[in-house]
Amino acid sequence: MTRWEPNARARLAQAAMDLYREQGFNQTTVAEIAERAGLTERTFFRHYADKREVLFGGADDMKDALLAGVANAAESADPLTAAAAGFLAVGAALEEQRGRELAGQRQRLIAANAELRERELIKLASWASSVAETLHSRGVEEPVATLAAEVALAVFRTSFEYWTETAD
Amino acid sequence: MTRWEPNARARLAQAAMDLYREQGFNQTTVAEIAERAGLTERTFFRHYADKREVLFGGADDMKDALLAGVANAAESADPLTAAAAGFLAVGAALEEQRGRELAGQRQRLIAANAELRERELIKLASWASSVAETLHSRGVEEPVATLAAEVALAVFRTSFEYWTETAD
DNA sequence: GACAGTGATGTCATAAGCTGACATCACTGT
DNA sequence: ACAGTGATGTCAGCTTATGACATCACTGTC
Repeated sequence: MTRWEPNARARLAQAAMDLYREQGFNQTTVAEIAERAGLTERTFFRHYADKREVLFGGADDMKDALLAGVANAAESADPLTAAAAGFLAVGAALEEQRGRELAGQRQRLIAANAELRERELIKLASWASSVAETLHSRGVEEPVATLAAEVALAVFRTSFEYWTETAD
Repeated sequence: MTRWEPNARARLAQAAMDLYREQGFNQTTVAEIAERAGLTERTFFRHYADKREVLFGGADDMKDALLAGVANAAESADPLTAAAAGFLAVGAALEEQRGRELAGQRQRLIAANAELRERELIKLASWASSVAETLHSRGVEEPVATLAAEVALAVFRTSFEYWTETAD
């Protein structure tokens, strides 16, 4: 006998996503999520630093894809093109890992809640800052690196919004 | 006899700012702030929606200055120049209302705390979105309006960072 | 000049997010 | 066998935030 069901973290994420969609983010308590996942509230907080973070668990993978995309851009590419290559890689990873439908659900959840939007923004800001750093290591000087990263992010955001809005 | 000391809101803001600086944001409880201001915890939450908001009370004035700056830019100005005019107005308002020193203290507080940075970002994002809207009403079409607003914001942020870092 | 609002504040109770300390016990390697 | 490890449980507690109701100086009206 195994002492516990496996994949506690994934079960928590699934339960949270379902409940947030069923009742809304604010109306869902961590206790409910834990219960549906067959765990305790305390264990939820061992896997996710807070109630919001459960929706951003995959962000690290995306960041990896993003930076790899920038780093692997043709050496001849200008800064903006290199940054854009990173965000294109994110788009590909998104479509592959989550599918348009799931990404759309998640995005609608975030859009509907101010706290979640805050968290989203800080993740994106950290992306921009990492992209700028990667550009810098490609030889792009400041402030061009930061500006290229921010512009690419702005374009990505606009496109992504369109992409999710037309998902269903 | 007046029943209560006047300027409760300002007293709360002052007490909060002082305590955040003395002990850090996380180490300060709302009860402490209220006590120092000679009020109760409940009253704090009547004036400020949450513990963070007390640091962003003046943001509405800034937003007004920002949008006025965009709206009043020369009619012949291109989108980016108009957006930049808005952020220049913010800079002027900042210097005038708070002074470089106070703005610097506030900014260092925000930089030191993730929750505060989240709140800052969402305020700035709402600025960008309002600037885009104002540009739109000047006849600038999407996605140029949004992009101009985002770029101007990125430049502003970079400059502002430098400005506060050299404040003392 | 009494008197009925009004509005800022106080008081109390409670939900919910989060954290520290310690207990449990299947599993792992020796 | 047996000690150690690590994921989870249990419990106690702090803090943020909100709703419901009470208080009472002030304001205007008759």
